Parts: sequence; structure tokens; C-alpha cells
Amino acid sequence: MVTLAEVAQHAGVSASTVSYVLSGKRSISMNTRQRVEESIRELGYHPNAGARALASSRSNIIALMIPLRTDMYVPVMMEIAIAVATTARAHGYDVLLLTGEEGPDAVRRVAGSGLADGMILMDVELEDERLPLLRGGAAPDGARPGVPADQPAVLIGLPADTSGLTCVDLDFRATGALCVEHLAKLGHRDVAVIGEAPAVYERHTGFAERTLDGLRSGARESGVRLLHRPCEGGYDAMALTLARILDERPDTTGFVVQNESAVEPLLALLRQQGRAVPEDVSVVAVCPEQVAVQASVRLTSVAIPAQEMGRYAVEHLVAKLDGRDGDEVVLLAPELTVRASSGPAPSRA
Amino acid sequence: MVTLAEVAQHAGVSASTVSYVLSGKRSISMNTRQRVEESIRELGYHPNAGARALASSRSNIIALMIPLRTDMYVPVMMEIAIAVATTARAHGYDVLLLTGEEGPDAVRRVAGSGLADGMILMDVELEDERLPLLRGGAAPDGARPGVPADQPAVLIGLPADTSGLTCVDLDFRATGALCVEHLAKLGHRDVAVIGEAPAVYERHTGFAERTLDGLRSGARESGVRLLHRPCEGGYDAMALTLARILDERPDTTGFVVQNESAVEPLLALLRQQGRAVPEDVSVVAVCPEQVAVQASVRLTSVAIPAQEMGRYAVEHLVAKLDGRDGDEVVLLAPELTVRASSGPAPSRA
DNA sequence: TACGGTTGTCGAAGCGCTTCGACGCAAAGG
DNA sequence: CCTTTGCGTCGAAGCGCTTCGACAACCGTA
Repeated sequence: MVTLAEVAQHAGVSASTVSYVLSGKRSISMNTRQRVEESIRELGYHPNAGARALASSRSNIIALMIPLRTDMYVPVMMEIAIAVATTARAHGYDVLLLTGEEGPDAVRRVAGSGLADGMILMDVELEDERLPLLRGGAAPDGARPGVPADQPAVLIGLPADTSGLTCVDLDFRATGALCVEHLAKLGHRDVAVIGEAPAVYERHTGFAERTLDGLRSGARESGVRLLHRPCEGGYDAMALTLARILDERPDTTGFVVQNESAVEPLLALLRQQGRAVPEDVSVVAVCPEQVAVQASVRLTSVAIPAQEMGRYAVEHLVAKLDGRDGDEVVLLAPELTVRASSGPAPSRA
Repeated sequence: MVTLAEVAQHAGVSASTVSYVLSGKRSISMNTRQRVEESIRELGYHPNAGARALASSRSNIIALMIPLRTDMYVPVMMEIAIAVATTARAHGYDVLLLTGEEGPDAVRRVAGSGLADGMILMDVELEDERLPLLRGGAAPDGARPGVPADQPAVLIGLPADTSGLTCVDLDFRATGALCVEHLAKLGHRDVAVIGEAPAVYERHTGFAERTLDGLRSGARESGVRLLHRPCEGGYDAMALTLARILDERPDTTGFVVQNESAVEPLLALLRQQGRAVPEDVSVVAVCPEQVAVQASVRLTSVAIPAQEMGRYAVEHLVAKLDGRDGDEVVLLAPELTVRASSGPAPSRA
């Protein structure tokens, strides 16, 4: 393994000079810089990460905590993870992958050991156990063992109390409103919402509830009757849910779906029942773009901007690490793309 | 930040004693051990990762390289990633997430900097650029700059030449054979294979070709006519592909699908054309269990054992790092689960 | 000519940990 | 009784890097 000292010797300068060439923290003459860079290349030198972390107390690593359970939105998680990794690299950071498994202990461990300089948490729950460990200035002065003050972090998702936290998320409230308004404008009066699996609501992952909130207030404003039903996803569960909905509200002509794995089954079922999309019923989905485009009917949808969220999260975190940025909640504005699954409501019988 | 020295002082012992308590590399009296452990708990001590890595030249980190493109099998990748992370933690390792983006440079960087002790590569291509950097003993003696000899690694997937490498993968050849045999036994004589997107074949990701191999030799042995068509996935592409297949081979009664995003469209299209599954046509899928179970018809399938692959990969890598294990290729035996999508071929008209 | 101000380089002191050799002490052996 | 053995502990030497203060050489200015 090549060391700084060897590079220095090879280039005929001191170790500190090589270090300064690498970090750019002091000015170096053109001549020396080139000699050093040449030696680095020639010897194939890579700075030792451990030594660097020890000396500078910066690991240049960002920890990403992903949820262990994958009952929803796997492609979204993946897309976020990839965006995080890519963006992080662009800023000189690597990404450490943590699963939710360890819970708050993971936060303590990573923060305490200086393994990562900061962390990004996905799938935050409304009252997440990990939040007290992350909250900034608001902490009481008493030193709590194992809890380093103020571990820089960014959340993807929105907890109940965002004070002292930095968060990035899609504005799901606005998303809900947008969906129902779109249907209302098209003349739909009875709209059914096919939601996430009941477990998702029970877990109090805020986004599902916030969407519902938006849907409800949008419905109220535009005089639409709304029926919300959670759904496990999959064909059988969807069949059951759809039957219940149509039984309860036979005049339903609009659907809002927020559950990837219910989308295709719903379309199949509607087709089977002779309800044409979009002539008889309209469907609006909240899902990644790819799902909307690849579905058997190209879906009018609000996209979940996974990449953007990942990118934002990293950029805010890096800014925080550089002391350039405070706590802040960024809600991305939803965009509804009209495709082939929504149209004017059929005139009433 | 609490240091070893502080713990030592608090417990009234020397720093090295604390270190030995932590590592268990020398015997420690019951009494001392307990006092030290108590101090550690009380102070909330976490060893500094950088210092540890520097002193021991072991980072306790495993790098996982995932493909950047997500044109296929996203849930499988995710499942593998999570299995890797979980298993790694169980062995005291953390996981660094790398995207394919950097290519071979990532290998050089990580190996050279001692960031990770070993790496796991997913989505290996037949002639992968990264392989020469990983290959073990076979390397010529001349020191190649930037290429540390013998970076411990495990591949998930199978390259063309596996010499000096450790690999884990599903036995896709056997998988293909298994699928076609199943259909043959049921009396199907004309089988169509709906494959991955053309791009996947062009990229020479071995698994697609190996499956095809297995399918072909299975077909030969059991006297089945086989027609293979790549397919982009999604409804429209599937419609086109299906039309071509039925045009070319109108008597096709068996389908093997190796493309998650083509499964549901295929079922929808068959339904639409009045071809009943499994009465008129049988469908066998190569896909994760979850997809098979959630589809609109419960699919006879060969599962892709993502979790198992992740777990194996980590366990082999850890064994290698402990010097307990050599190079080896592990091919997991496929298992075909019969569900509701396959049945006896209809008697010929 | 002498002066403060840059600019470029160096030496040395750590960062927090692991690990090696040394040492004191009790138990076991002659 | 003294030696040997092994156990439990300690001190010190690094691991490879960053960073601070020092300093020599040079500039322009007084």
C-alpha cells in the first residue's frame, strides 16, 4: 500500500506538502504541484480513508437509513438510494447503507463512532424514535450518554414535529388536493380513494395520511363525495376492495390510487367489468412516472420525484456539513400529468 | 466525544486493557472486565471507526456495488441489498453503497483507500471490466499501479471466466430447463419465451443468456419447439411481442416469462383475447416470489432467491476475510412452484 | 537599504486506536 | 524453598494522515 510519505519522497518534497496539494488548503507552486501529481499517478496512490478520518475527524461518508420492510414503494426507495449515492459521490462523499433494523441504536452507533459525517433517513414515522437523537439546538443541556448533540441529518418524509430538523418530501397534501381537483373539474362527483395497505396507516407513516388530508379538503372545496379504502395491493385484495366500493357508492366514476401494486389489478378489473377507462371511469395515480407510463392504460398521475428527493437530501446535508445551511423543510410541489386514464365524467343516467 | 482513554481512566485501568476487553484478544479478569464494561455503558462510549481502521488496517466495511441502471429487477436488487446489509451487520460489518457509475475506478478507489475490507458486485457482465482487478492469485507479478493484489470480493452473477473468483448465483441454466420441462410434461409442444429487454442481452449480462441456454437444451431433450422473443416490458411492448409470437406460432400454448414488467400485461392480453389461463395456455414465470403470488393469476414460477444470494455473498466474503475460504462458485438450485397459471395442454384441434 | 507582507515549504505534534513486549504476581512444580 | 509457568495488566510505539506554527525566499515599498 502506497503512503503519503512514499509519494512525498518520490516527488522530493515533504509529506505535508503532498497533503496540501491534495486538499488545496494552502497555495502550492505550479512546479511542485505538478511533480506531486505526477508521483501520485505514477505510484497509484490513494489516501488511506481511516487515517484521513482520524486526523481530520471527517469520514466523508453519509449514512442512508432505509426501511427494512419493503411492503411499499420499493422502486421509489431504490431510485432514492441511487440518487443519494450518485449525488453524494459528486460531492466527494460515499454512502453507508443502514437498514431500519437497528433502530435508534444505529443512529447512536454511527454518530458515536464517527463512521459517518451525517445521515439521511427514509420512511420516517410521525413519532419516530430516532428523532430525539437528531434534533438540533433544542436539546436540553444535560449530557445524555451516547447521544452526541446535533448529528447532522436530513429526513426524507415528514414527522409530526419538524422543529430542529431538516426534511425533504413531496407535498402530499397538495398532491391529494391536486388529484381530486382534477377529477372534479372533469365533472366527477363520486370519487374513491384506493390507499396503501392498512399496515402503512397503522404505522403512521405521515405521507399516506397527508395525502388523505389533501384529498378530503380538496373534495370539500369542490363538492366531491370521497370514499377512502385502504388496500393491500395484488389482484385479489383489489377485487375485494373494488367490490366494496362499488357496492357502497355505485355512482363512483373517479378513482385515486396511491398504491403501486393495486394499479394494474384495478385496471384489469375495470376492464373485466366493462367499465371503460377513461370513458366510463377515470383513474388518477400517485406513483413513480415509470409505473404510470408502463401501465396497460397510460395513467394520469402525480409523479413521486424520487431522484429529486434523493438529490435534495444530499445537497442539504452537504450544505449543513459545510455550515452553509440551517434547518428547513422543503416540500416539493406536485405535478399532475394528464395521460390517457382520465376524462370527462359520463353524463348521469 | 468519548475516547478509549477516558473510559480507561473512568474504570481505573490502562487504555490497552480497555482495548483488550473490547476485542477479547487477551484474557481479562472477570472483575476488570465488568468494571470496564460498566464504564463503557455509563459514558456511552463508541470506538472511533477511523482510529480503529487506521490501527488495525481493517475497516469492518463491505462495499456493495449495485448497477446504476434500473431497467430490470429492481425489487430483486433491493432485496439483495437489504439481505446484504442485514447479514453484514450480523457479522459486525457495515455496508458501503457504490453505484456502477464509477466503474472499475470505484474498485481501485475503495481497495486503495482501505475504505472497505472487501466487496460484493451485483449485475456482473460476462466480460466485466472490473474483474481483472479482483482476480486472485493468477495475476502476473509485475506491480500494476493502483491495483492492489487480490481485493477480496464476491460476485452475485456469473462472468464468462470465473477463475480466481468467488461467485454466487441462481443456476439459471437449470432454471430454464426446469421451466420448459414442466411445460413439456404437461403436454405443451409449442413454447414461447418472453425475455428481458433487448438491452439486457446486448449488455451480455450472463443470466439472461444462461436461462435461454437451459430453455433450449431442455426443449431439445423434451421435443418442444421454442420461440424466444426479448421484450421491453410494459403493456404496449408486450402486446406487440405477443402478436408477433402468435402470428409466427399460432399453436403456442406455453409461455415462459423472464421479465417482471411483462407478466401482468401478458396476463391481461391473454384474458382479453379469450385465452384462459391455465385452460388454454400455461404461463411459467422466472420472478421473485412476491410477484408470482400477487399477480392476477397466481403464477407457477421459479423464484429468484434474492435474500439467499445476498446472505451467501456476505457469508462467503466474511469467510474469505477471515482466511477461512477459497474461491468457489455457488449455484443455487432453482425450485419450481406450481401455482394456478399452468396446467395440461389443451388437446389439439 | 531595510522593512513588512506574501508565498511556498517543512517539521512536528497529534488524531484514537491496536498490539507487542515487558512485568508483577500467584499458583504449580522440583 | 526457589524456579517455572501462565495469567492479567501496563507502557509505548506506531498506523497514515492533517494541521499549526515556523521559516526562508522573494516581492514591493518606504
